[in-house]
Amino acid sequence: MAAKAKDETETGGAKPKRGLGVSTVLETLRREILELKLAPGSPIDETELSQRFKMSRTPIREALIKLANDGLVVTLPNRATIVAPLDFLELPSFYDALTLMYRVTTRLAAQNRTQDEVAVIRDLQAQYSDAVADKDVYRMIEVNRYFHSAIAKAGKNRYYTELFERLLDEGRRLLRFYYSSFNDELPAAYLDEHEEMVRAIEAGDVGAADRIAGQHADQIVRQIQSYIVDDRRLNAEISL
Amino acid sequence: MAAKAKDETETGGAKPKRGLGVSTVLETLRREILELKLAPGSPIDETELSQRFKMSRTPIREALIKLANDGLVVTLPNRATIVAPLDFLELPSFYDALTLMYRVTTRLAAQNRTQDEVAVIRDLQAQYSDAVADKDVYRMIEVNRYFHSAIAKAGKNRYYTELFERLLDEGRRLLRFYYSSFNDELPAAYLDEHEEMVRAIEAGDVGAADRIAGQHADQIVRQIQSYIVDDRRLNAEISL
DNA sequence: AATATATTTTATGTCGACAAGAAAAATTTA
DNA sequence: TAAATTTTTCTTGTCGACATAAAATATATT
Repeated sequence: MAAKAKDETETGGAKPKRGLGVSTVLETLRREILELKLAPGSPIDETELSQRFKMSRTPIREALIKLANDGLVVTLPNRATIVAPLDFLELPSFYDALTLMYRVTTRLAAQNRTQDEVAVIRDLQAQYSDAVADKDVYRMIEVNRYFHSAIAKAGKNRYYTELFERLLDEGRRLLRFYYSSFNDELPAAYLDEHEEMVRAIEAGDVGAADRIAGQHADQIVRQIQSYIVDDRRLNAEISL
Repeated sequence: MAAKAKDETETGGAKPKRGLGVSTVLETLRREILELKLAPGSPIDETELSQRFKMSRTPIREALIKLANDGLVVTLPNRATIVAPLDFLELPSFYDALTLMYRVTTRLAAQNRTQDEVAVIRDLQAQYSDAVADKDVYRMIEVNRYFHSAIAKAGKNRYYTELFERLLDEGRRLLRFYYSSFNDELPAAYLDEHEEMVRAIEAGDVGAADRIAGQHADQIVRQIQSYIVDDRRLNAEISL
């Protein structure tokens, strides 16, 4: 069964006002899926959620449809909705798209950024730096996502931003899932690359932004791959 | 108000079986939006649709949520849902993303295509050729979308395919909307480019596929732009 | 008459209940 | 005992109704 996360606090709060019901459920479930509190592949019971959030199944259902559109859950018709599995056969496609979106969004950011946007990006970079100092890997993974998301927003192409955020979220789940023995060297490398990236964006140096983004993407892809290679969980996929 | 399309036939048909209700509404509305039977910006009334499709508002609502996720409608909280407007301030972003997706999907198709997939693509190309011969512009616009969609599928990267299909649909609306006096020269150019494209894909020539796709994208972008430039409707956007 | 306020109306957001598939359990049959 | 079949249980898909926020209309006020 799915992890219950029954210690959450939405049971105590007052019923959300008209229109907030769906977004409450949506945000809570999104977070729990991304943080793997809900295991990939585990079934989601509408009735259970309805009790947990103290609202009827209608808003629950609408939230699940939106999650399905973000690729975070999969709806099996007339059967259960499940948390989207981490399909590692699709990893090559994922790497390819992620790398391209890293490059494109960072390029565009170097072209179109405003000073305010650079400030936001710098602030997130500082938060990332703190997380590295604290050796808080989960926080690093989370802040990393918002850092790159902010860069994409500065690029101002919503088609890229939306796809990129979806890919970043998928990457967040992968990193969390496969992360076990963390290698302390890589975070430092990320930190330097982030720094270079911000400088290129601020300077409006499109070529440099592209190049660094490409390197950065390769770095992350390698990291995910290295996690996967020496992760025993893969054996679970092999029928004996 | 919205175009009613009241001569459609779903009123006569029997009630769709369990689970088909949503997809019926979804497909019908998608087609009507893409074919501009529903004008961009026009409000969508759930109750009206509920009567028209002879089903309760619940499945109607679910269909609208899915359309919103495809960018075909926009939901204004606590107020109406409207058919997504054609925002021409976002056209540069659209051109950029469309061009990139043309290139990437065609490249991947040249890498990953199977013989069966080439056959499907060729068949669609033949249909396009027929539409050109018949000077049936609307059919050309429609078949063109499925032609490129088939190429993307042969590339086998669902992240690209999904974004590309969304962009192609947006392009379909733009072409329909701005199309007025059609220039008969361009369709022939498309036909030749399509032919070259299929050859490059079949031959597995990635470089050629990329180059031709880029040219083709530029061609289409120019076509949309030329429509817009000499379309008086633009004046409607200027406050006098 | 024009603006501001109160009232009515309309359409959305939510609800609880029923209907219909699918899975699980119980029963039958070989 | 094991497979096949029926019955039960459970969950989803759909429904009609109510609650509520926003728009439209009517009324009051300056």
